[in-house]
Amino acid sequence: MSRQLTQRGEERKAQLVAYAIEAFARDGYHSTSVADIVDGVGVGKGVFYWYFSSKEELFVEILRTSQRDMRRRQQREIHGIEDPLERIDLGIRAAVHWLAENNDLRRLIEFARNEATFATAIQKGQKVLVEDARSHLEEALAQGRIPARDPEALALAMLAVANQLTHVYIAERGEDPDMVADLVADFCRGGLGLALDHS
Amino acid sequence: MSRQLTQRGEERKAQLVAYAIEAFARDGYHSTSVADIVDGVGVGKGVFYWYFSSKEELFVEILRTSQRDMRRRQQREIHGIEDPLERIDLGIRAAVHWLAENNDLRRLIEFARNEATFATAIQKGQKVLVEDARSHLEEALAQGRIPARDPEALALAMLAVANQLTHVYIAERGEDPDMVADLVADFCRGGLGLALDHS
DNA sequence: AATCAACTTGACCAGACGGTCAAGTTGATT
DNA sequence: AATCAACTTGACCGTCTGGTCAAGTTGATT
Repeated sequence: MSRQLTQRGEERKAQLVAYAIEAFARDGYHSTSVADIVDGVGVGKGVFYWYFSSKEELFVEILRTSQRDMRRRQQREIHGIEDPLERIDLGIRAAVHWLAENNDLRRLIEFARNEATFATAIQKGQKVLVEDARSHLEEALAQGRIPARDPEALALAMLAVANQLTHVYIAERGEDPDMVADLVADFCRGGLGLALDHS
Repeated sequence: MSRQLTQRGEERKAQLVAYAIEAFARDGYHSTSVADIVDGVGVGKGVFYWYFSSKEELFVEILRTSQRDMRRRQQREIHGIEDPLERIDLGIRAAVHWLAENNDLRRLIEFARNEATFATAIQKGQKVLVEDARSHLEEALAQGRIPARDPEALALAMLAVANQLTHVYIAERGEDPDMVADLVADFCRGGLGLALDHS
């Protein structure tokens, strides 16, 4: 879309995005109509199409900014850390915490992964995360600290564990994010071929 | 639904299910209308509602039989194996192979996981798989062969790795299922706290 | 006060959807 | 040949959908 927005416009748009995220996560993308969204915000239907050219475009925008936000958090947490394995550990924890704090967005990303229309948008964002992890893994590999195995596969596996355990333990059961981060980090350390830390 | 079906009826129903699986996996559940399904099979719309009371019911039936089928395969593969860790290893491999051979069903299960309407049906089936894995893990734990950690979390993590790597490596890239099974089994063995087998 | 881009309204549209049903066909059983 | 449950047809229905648009409002700028 891309329009020249006043402050009022920016606020309205943010309002629509916020309500849409909530509704999509609660009722699902398909079950949430544009009418639902504008009714929820309390505006006319035309407002929606002033800010977005379609329901699909809105959703893609939500996905893009979400993935960007998660990566930003990960980068912030590992900034300045020398040890590649520590970067991975902190990256995993950052991911779990972001997923825990943004459960709505986690659901939307998970949904989008399995929808042909949005799969490519998701893959683009995921590729970035996997590349990040891959570079740390390769550094650790070069240092001879983990056994040689396809770094991409390892990165994907770690992402999957983080997603799944966050889903079940935090979203479904409301467990403590720190405890889940430990769980995920533990499993992944082992999966990478490192001895378990029993300290 | 549950009707008294003749052989002709059973065949027609199987025809509808087969086409629906294909269409759901290709175009998505929401984008596939009942009209699409009956057109694809080449019958009138009433036929669909003779065999199923709704589109939703058909989908749930597909999910149930899929999950049952996957478990059956797993049980068959590990039947008679004494060593709990070997049962886990073989169970992982059976899962990967089943997912690889039933890519359409893998997509549908993955989709259903994130849809409120079908999440409970999925959880019921997943619970069974997790219980199976949990019992093997507890046996290994009692034998002191793996470090003590929540067996359920371990089971969930293994399932997630199997799903994710199968998705990326087999469904997206067409890699060899045996190679992927190795990848998954390796990562999981490490995740369980076992040393890597470098033989 | 005039102007104009930004913003808002809500009736309206064409098409698709899940589901119904009265009517007709098939084929095994008696 | 008569019967009847199993099966099939496709027109039809009410509802909802994403999206349009002519008309009107707001508020900063000149």
